[in-house]
Amino acid sequence: MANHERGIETRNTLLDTSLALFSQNGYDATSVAQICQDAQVSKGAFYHHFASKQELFLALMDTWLDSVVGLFQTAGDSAETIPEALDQMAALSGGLFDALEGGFPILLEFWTQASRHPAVWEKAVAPYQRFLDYFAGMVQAGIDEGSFDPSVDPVKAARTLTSVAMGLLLQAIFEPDGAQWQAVTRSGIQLVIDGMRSKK
Amino acid sequence: MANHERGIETRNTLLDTSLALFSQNGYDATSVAQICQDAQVSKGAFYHHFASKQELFLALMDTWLDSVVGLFQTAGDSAETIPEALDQMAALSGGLFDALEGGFPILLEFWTQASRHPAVWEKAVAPYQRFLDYFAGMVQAGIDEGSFDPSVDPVKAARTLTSVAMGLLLQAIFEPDGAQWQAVTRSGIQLVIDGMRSKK
DNA sequence: TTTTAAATACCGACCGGTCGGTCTGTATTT
DNA sequence: AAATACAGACCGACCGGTCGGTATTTAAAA
Repeated sequence: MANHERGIETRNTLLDTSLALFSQNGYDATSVAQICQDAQVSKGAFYHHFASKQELFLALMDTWLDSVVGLFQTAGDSAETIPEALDQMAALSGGLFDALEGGFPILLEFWTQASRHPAVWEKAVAPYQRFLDYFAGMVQAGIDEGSFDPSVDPVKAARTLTSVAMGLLLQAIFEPDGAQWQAVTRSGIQLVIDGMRSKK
Repeated sequence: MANHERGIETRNTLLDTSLALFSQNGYDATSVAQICQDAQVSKGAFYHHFASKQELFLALMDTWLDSVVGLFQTAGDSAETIPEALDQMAALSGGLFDALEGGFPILLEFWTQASRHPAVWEKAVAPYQRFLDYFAGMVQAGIDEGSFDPSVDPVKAARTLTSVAMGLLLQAIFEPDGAQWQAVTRSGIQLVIDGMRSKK
């Protein structure tokens, strides 16, 4: 195997291992030594690939956010109306619970780190803002097509939509087996959709 | 001043100081030495009042949860219908943003700690479960009084209601000045309420 | 009322251990 | 020979927690 490929593999192993450890124990409680041990990699290798623990975290965030954004990319394509498209996305967002099995608590870690470290924060705002804008656009489109009531504020509605998703995510982290999260998510979003429906 | 009172004052100083520090830097990143320094208290005093750093955190959680539950205690009393009562609670929940000024990021800390340490988790489930049950009861009452559609699942709706509140709280921590959180919360809850309304 | 012993509140030097990060070297590839 | 990819001993800073000692209060005994 080429030297270069070997390096990439080591890097990915480090990324995978640290994702698992950060999810389980949190950023601070996870030591670099622990990551190296679990990944069967020396400390020298670690610092060859990442300048610091922080930087590894940032890289982890990058790849994770990309994968989540990618999952949403194709959602709602086949829907004919906006409410239908939103429902499809809710169903998919529920699917996230399965797809990213065990990789969810890391979201909490991203959040806390972002709320405290500007460098992390800046990496997180962009995709978050994109989501918000995207949803606001969908709500506006729903109003335009007559599905939603004109009195609905698209920006506030977008906040509410993301809140439901995030709030349920949080509850799911807290109580992994507390409910059928996929079904609850879908019905929750449905409730908000119904709340926006045209009151003719 | 009596010795006893002096002790209580020291304890409270420790509690206040650690609340601020945990909120700002997180549990792990806050050292006992730092807490003591900020509180102008010796380490001996610290360990006289608390058996460990963990125990201080638990005590902090106790008082914080009590104060939040207390804030909600009297909400929705003067309302005549369930939707009105819910709206009043939403307005009040929005007021939390002001009332617990700066003391919100600690919620994130409670959440992460709870998701990882059983001792913390158990302290948090009870009030959380109480909230959930309370809301489910309100939704059921709303159905009974004819305000809400019978097809609404009270338990799922309660999850959704709390999700909106929690999700917006999370967003508010992330972007303190990102929106008029009180207004957004109220309109968000209103959207869900409208979604539950009787479809006669 | 005075004496005194126990209890409470506090002090801060100190301890074993862990942490993130460095540095010197070696093996392999280019 | 230069660059890449690793190996792991090592370092100083710092961490949570301990411990022997002191000052003040309290309450019972004399």
